[in-house]
Amino acid sequence: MTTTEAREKFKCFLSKKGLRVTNQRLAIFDAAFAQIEHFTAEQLLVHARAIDDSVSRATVYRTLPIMTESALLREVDIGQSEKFYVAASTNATQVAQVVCLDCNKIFEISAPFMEWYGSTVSSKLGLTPVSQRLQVSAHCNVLRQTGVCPRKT
Amino acid sequence: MTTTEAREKFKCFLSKKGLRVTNQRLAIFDAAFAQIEHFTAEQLLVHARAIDDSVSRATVYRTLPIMTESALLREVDIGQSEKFYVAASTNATQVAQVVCLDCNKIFEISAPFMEWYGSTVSSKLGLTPVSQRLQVSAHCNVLRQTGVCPRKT
DNA sequence: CTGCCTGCAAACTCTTTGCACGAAT
DNA sequence: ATTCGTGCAAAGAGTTTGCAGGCAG
Repeated sequence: MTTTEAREKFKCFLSKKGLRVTNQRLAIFDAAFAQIEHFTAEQLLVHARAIDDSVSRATVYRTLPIMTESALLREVDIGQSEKFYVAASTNATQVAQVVCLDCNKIFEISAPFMEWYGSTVSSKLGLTPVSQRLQVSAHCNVLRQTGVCPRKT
Repeated sequence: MTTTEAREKFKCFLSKKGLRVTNQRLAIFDAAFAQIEHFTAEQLLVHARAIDDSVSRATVYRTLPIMTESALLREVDIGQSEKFYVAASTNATQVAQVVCLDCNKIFEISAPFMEWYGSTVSSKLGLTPVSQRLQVSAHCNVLRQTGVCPRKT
């Protein structure tokens, strides 16, 4: 799915839900889909304001759940204080995260077996799985050996 | 490991680290190990105060990392606002959590393959895994069919 | 026009911290 | 006698919400 297609899908989603297509919501969408990496609400606010400086923090926080619900964004919680988000256009739904504790980068890796695991384990408990998440926290080998992280921005 | 053994281990850990064995820390330990299920800092405070009413919230928050570091407690972050903790006496280290979205109960299940997965995936990225977590969110079948969750406390 | 959306700022939740007193070693 | 530990309350971070005015449909 291209960004343009995603933008249409977003507008469509808003209309169907009886929500209004506002400049602020579109600015937030555009800012989100211009990000290369995972971003926080605060980072999104900065970028959205660069597009439309009337965007407020409150609207960012109010729009993030809408975009998550419409499956255009994925919420990634790595157990830090802040939540992260990514545009869902590029990745599959069944992904695991590898978080580098040195450079704080989040790598995403397809993990199709996760779904199988979720169903297997849940059914034993009489539950129906809704979502899975698998996260690995790790240290950077290169940093340990050379003192410099090659991925550090 | 029995609770009594764990208590000794805790005292021992404190001494070795040059930390003091105080009544408050012991009360917090006892409260933690009296819990059947996962608990929050706030719940622990209530129970610890029942043992020693001089225990303060601050001390609970200061003691939890110590108990986690000493491997007597495991921290379980299920992406909600509060963190949960469990006495580590009964479970293995490689566990996955299944969280019921209806009754909010946390089930823990041994998942030995997680470690293998972590190393495999990390080494491809030039990283050394530190920890893994696998979580499944699920809905209760019985609740959906009968309207009542059999596990609801 | 109607009512959802918005920005602002205050409120909220969970957790951390500075300080002076108190207790463990 | 020293220090470290403590309770208290305030601060802090991230997020949510009440309100009065604004703009989409």
